[in-house]
Amino acid sequence: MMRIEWDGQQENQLQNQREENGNGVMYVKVMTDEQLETLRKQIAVYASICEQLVDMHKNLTAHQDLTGGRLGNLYCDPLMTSGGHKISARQRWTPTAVQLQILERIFEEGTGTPSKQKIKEITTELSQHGQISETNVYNWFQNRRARSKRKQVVVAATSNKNGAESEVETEVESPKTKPENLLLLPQAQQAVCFQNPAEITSQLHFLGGGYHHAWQG
Amino acid sequence: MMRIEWDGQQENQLQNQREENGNGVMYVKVMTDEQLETLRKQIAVYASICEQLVDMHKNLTAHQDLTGGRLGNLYCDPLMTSGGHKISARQRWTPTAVQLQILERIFEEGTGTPSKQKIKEITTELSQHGQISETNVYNWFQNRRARSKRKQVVVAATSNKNGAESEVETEVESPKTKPENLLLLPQAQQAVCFQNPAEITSQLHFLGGGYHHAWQG
DNA sequence: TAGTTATGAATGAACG
DNA sequence: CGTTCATTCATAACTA
Repeated sequence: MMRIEWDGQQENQLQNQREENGNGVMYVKVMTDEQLETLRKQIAVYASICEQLVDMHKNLTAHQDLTGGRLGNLYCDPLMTSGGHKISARQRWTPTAVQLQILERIFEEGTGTPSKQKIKEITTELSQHGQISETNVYNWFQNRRARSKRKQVVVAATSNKNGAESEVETEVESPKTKPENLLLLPQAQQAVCFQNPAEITSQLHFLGGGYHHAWQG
Repeated sequence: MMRIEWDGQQENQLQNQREENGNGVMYVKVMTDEQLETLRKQIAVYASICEQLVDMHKNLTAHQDLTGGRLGNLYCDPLMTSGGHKISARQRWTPTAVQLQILERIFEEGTGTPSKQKIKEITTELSQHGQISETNVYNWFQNRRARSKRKQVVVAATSNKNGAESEVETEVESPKTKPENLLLLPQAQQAVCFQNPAEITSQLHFLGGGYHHAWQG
């Protein structure tokens, strides 16, 4: 097993907390916001460095390249400021059944894109049924509209589908591209020993998976 | 100093601790020693990768080839398939980390909308780091400005009820954070306090993401 | 518990 | 410029 030794004592900085989980007792570490913040910064720095290096590397080594090398759009963590606490524990909003129902209803009324004011109202109403923000509402409508439209296209395109599926989602109206995510690798969360750019790229993908921009709170 | 060795691979799954707070559910993360260890490994891997990249870079710094090997984003010429069938492989530009950094830096200097001339210069500079066009630069600034104009924060529960509150993302921004001097990173051995709440969990390919909402209320 | 699908969110580009 | 669209990424939810 890989093992790491640190000469630091962060270990001691973490609080041990006793937890009962039904199956017994277990001790877990709880971190302070400050600690979390530090960690995040550290990681962000590493990620950036890696990205830069890879980039540099790519520029140096010619480019017989990977047309689809999606490598990432990595972005430094914004390092949220303020000592306050913010440990958000939310990954992403998930509408409750009620909220969804309401949203769908509104959507069907076809009033197009809700105005800002409208969104505010909707948000207010939905907040009665669970956590939600205006942004969530906005995004929801954006996605709903976009996907509803796309669906039609797909339906139209899927008139003949038989033996060959490599043809499935061809043009129709969007001469668009065939996904060429050649490098869409499975997260490579393991060894780190590569000999060539390609491998690094892969690793980096895992490293810099996120690209959340952010600056602005 | 930090030392790394390994022979296996990790897996990190933090325990989700579900908490109901009236308005919804929230997941809180707590860590076990094992998980902590995993995190350390992750970071160690990061460090290791950086080292390797640096080495590699040293070995390649021989021939500067700045042809901008940014691949995936450039418009692949419409390729002609066997039958003369044209498949446009258009793909939108995706700034590389380096480009982003530069752009952000310039943006921060607050010189407002770059003049045409300025854009040309920027484009030239950025082209050293990958495929890019003046239009890309222009759009980027347009979007950046528009989106930063946000003010968000209003969020959800306008009048939340019952003790449960909207956990907004209030964070405000700091006009200038983010490690830019990326190349002088803190040493890997420097203590790092672990873990970010939930985000990192999922992003464990991390880059701890800060959240960001582009939409302005 | 791994693979798939549905969908929230991020963002380059385009529109009026 | 402010908004909106289109596309893609990441992940919650689902399924085998």
